[in-house]
Amino acid sequence: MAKVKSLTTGDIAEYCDVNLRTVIRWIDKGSLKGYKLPGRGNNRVTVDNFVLFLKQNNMPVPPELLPKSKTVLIVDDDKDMGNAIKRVLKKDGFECDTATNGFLAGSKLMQHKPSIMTLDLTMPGLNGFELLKHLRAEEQFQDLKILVISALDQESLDEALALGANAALSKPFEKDKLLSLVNEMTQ
Amino acid sequence: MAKVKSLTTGDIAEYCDVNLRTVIRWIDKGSLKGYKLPGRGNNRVTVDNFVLFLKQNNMPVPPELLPKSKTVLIVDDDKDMGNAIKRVLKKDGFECDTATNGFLAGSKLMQHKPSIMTLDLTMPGLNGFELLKHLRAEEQFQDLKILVISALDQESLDEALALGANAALSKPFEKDKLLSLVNEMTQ
DNA sequence: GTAGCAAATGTCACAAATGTCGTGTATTAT
DNA sequence: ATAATACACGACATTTGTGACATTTGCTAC
Repeated sequence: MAKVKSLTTGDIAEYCDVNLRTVIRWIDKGSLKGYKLPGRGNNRVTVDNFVLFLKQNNMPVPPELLPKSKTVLIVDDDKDMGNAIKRVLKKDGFECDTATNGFLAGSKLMQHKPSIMTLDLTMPGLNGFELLKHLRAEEQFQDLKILVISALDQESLDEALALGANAALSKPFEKDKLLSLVNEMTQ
Repeated sequence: MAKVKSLTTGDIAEYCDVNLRTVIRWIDKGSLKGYKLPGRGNNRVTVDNFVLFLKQNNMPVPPELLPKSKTVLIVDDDKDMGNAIKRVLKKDGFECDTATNGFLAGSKLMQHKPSIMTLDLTMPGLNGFELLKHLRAEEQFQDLKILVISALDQESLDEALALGANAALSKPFEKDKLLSLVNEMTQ
């Protein structure tokens, strides 16, 4: 049972501490999106849909269902800067992945589904503010924690925060500050 | 694992997150159409039949199984140009997706796994040559057909071809030429 | 407070579907 | 060739869907 892609009504009943019969009613009514197996119509619900359902109803989400990976995607066109960030985070046990341009950022984000992303606001051909806006508009990235790391002024950092960044750090940064911010995001 | 034409019960069990025994029962009962190998009657199911089965039961279809032969990702920072290409291809029955920057290109490439990509060589912050080199170095993109569409000179187009592009088209292009090149790639 | 009421949820029993296990055999990898 | 893996199948265990009915919950009015 290492990787769980879908849940049965029984699983959900247990997670929600609710009767199995009730889970079936939720699904039938459409408030919880699921699908039926061909046999007798046994229900299955994808983990994603279940988590979505929990959030929509302000119900607690079991931590094991969240992509709890300690993977960080470091987006910075400056390789040295990226490696510096990587070195700090790796020492603290984070799995790190770096992207030096928009294409790599996009593909690695989709492929590895990291839970945290550090983002340089100013990269050639990739406007960090636009990217923030885009990510925050997409359902699938609502849980992605974004730490903006930029040499821009405080005003720009504030704007990034307003656009949905979870935290902002000015360059150059202190290692400890970086670590504490990233660690905060894992919770 | 580049091309999958048929699936075993084990494959399907994994896709559906269901027990292998159950898959065999589905096949025996006829709700999932399959055929048996001569040996001991091991089951095989064509991808088409499996996808059909999934759709009939409103079950999620893994994107990599969808007949993606006619999906095109159009990468061009010029929106008008992208739409022009899209219009031509759509009229010919292609499913089109556009990306105007590197990030979108990367994420859409990973998400939709198109079989064909048109690529503008000169985009701000995204070097088309570098991208070609990168894609051709990755196992998962060996089957991706890449059509370079660029206003650069013939020498540059040749260089792109040398780097792994399947075809190159100079801007401005003739519709018919575009169509014939893309159609060639679907085979 | 509580009485009343409607909606949601829980309980129960049974049949059907799915999961588990072990064994033997084909298929694949070395 | 041989070893390792994947598969089919039977028998049995467990889970699940359903309907009917009981109980709880949330709310309103008194």
